[in-house]
Amino acid sequence: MDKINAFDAIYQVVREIPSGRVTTYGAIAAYLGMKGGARMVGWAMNASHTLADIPAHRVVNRNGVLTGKNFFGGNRMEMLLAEEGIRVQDDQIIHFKQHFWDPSAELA
DNA sequence: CGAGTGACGTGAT
DNA sequence: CATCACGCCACTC
Repeated sequence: MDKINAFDAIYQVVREIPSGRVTTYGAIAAYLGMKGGARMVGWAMNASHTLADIPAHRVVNRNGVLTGKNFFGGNRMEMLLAEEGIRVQDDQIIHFKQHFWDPSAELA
């Protein structure tokens, strides 16, 4: 069926994240209407980890903290962000608000 | 079938 | 302002 599952939507949004920009689980959840299901977004990211072309490293919690960096297999997440010009310190993105990319505002 | 867990978020103390 | 506790949705034991 052509029904777009919430999962596909999540992957779609994550793929649309421009380089040097980051978003939050809650932002994606809210964009999909799952405001209270931020956890599910993270769970979807976990599944995306088995897929390809899913820059989940650009998705962080609302605090700008690399909560799932451990799932990337070490500091790969921090490295990727650094390559995009995003400064990370103590597993936290500096000027996170400045790099924040809101799908509801930019993608919508 | 019921309880517990999880890459989170918001509210209350 | 910082910390604790609860709630959401889906999945696993």
